Amino acid sequence: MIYRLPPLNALRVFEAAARHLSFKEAANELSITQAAVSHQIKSLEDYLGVQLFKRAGRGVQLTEAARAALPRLRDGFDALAAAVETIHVRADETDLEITAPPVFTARWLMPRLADFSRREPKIDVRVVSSSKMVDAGALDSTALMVNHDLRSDASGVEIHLGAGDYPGYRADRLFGVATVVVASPQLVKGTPPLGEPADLARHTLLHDDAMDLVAHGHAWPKWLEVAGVADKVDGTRGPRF
DNA sequence: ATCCTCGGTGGCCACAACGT
DNA sequence: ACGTTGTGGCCACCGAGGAT
Repeated sequence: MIYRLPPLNALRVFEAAARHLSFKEAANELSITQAAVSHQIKSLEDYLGVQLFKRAGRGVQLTEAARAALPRLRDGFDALAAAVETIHVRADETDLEITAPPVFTARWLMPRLADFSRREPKIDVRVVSSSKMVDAGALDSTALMVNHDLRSDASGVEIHLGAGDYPGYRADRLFGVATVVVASPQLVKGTPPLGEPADLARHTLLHDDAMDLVAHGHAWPKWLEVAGVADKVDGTRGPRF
């Protein structure tokens, strides 16, 4: 939309002069000279082709045209002021950057973001996918942990696979992770069928570093211990990823 | 009636921003 | 570099109103 408007400064001067009913007072308010006010009003009247003030001796009076236009002009300036204030507030708003593993982002975070944005519309959320892991210090639980970086000015939350305390961070447990064995012995030609947990002794064990971290160390030995075959199967052998 | 003060007007100029 | 345009200051002037 194209707005056909006179110079906004002339409108601003007109509003001040109309409010004070004095060019001099308007000039004082706007920190310009009275002559400048007179020029602005004159240029506005020339632009509009309408007289805005009745010059009657000392002082000025609004014409009917000016009196009719003034309320809507003030509404317009109020709207402009509100819009500028909105820009300032918007600039002061805090962005929130969430760093999280891709799987966590897709399955847990994204379904909840829409609701969060509805409740906190002023917070601009940015999601950064990251697969980096956090080395656990004192491991005390199997969990996904939220780390609030308390050591920087960044408004950010990092979500990592990990457990325990991290110096300089605050960590909150979101939920635990269940470890499930996935085996496909038929894919390896010549290997016997997999029937009992102890049969894993004749198969290659694949290690996922992420799962090992979640499991407080190596996931396979823990699973084999729960299955009661830790003494029959070496859970540390096999390639790592 | 005269003088003074106040406030608006108009001409002129300087300056900055912008387009050519 | 030059011209145009917008903005605003300076200054002289004018008219109205109040004081004497």
